[in-house]
Amino acid sequence: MKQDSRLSATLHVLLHMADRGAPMTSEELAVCLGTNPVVIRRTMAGLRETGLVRSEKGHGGGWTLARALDAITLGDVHRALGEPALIALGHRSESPQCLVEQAVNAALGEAFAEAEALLAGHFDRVRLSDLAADFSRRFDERRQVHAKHDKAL
Amino acid sequence: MKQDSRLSATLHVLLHMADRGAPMTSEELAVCLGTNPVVIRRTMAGLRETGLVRSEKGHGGGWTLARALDAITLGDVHRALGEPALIALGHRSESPQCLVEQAVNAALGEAFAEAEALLAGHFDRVRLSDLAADFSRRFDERRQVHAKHDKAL
DNA sequence: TTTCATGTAACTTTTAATGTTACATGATTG
DNA sequence: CAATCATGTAACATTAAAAGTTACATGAAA
Repeated sequence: MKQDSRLSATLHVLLHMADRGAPMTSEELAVCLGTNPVVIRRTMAGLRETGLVRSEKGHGGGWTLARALDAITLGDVHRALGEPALIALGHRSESPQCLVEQAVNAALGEAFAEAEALLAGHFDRVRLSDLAADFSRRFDERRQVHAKHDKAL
Repeated sequence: MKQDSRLSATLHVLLHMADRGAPMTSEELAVCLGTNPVVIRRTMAGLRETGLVRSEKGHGGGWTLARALDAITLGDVHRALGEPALIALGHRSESPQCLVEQAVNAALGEAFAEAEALLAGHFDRVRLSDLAADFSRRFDERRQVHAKHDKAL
């Protein structure tokens, strides 16, 4: 199953934008992700419509966050991406004649809905500011390791 | 995102096999699913190795359940299929250098693991006999509707 | 007016599931 | 034993969605 990494990529990009504080071009963001600028524009287009980011053309232009990090949840981003499916498994047919398949769909559908609700709920509770805080923690941790290393020399 | 319907298809097939009570050929099972016999053989090969089904060649041959319906969970079937991914979303890179991406992976990974555990747990608690019971309920329901209809004529 | 950046259409590539064809192997039946 | 039936499997083709690419239009700033 080919996995959809748009949410992951978008979160990555949004955090870099917040970290920068100034507009970032699609080109710069594409380098962050190791991808193509057009992929960035395509992905960000949905976020702009939802009011999560803004774009500016011309010199000094690029992408900026339209809201504070603590005003954007993972759920907001997921919805802005068009709510791609969370569960990798599916039914063979949505409204089957066969009673056996109906029973299978009912059992699986219930399980899928449960997991999807859990995940969606989690997404709605986590804010980009939470990720940014975790990033800062990792950053400080690395700095301490480096300081220790420098001292040892 | 293209969804994986092998679990759904396999459950469907296993219930039909149980319902029949005699060996069913790949051809017959393929008709149930509206697919190709080779797809059936390919899918069932894994289940045979795990001891969920048996296959017999030649006249009167075909596929049979190797265990009772209440001795097979959805989890057993999922594992026999090679444990395909349950979550449709993924990371861009598994062990990124970038601290931002590490923070993203950590946050998403936790959410994914939670949902996956919930789904896997659900699968381990549901048996094929539960689905068969639901099928029987649907079957009786339909019979009653038909009886009522016949009476009305 | 040149340069930089987004906006977007159209296309190719990639990947995994799914479907198909062809043929070998083994079991049953007459 | 030979014909038939069924699985076993390799080697393809097809499909669908993400991802990547190319080309060019649009608009803003220097």
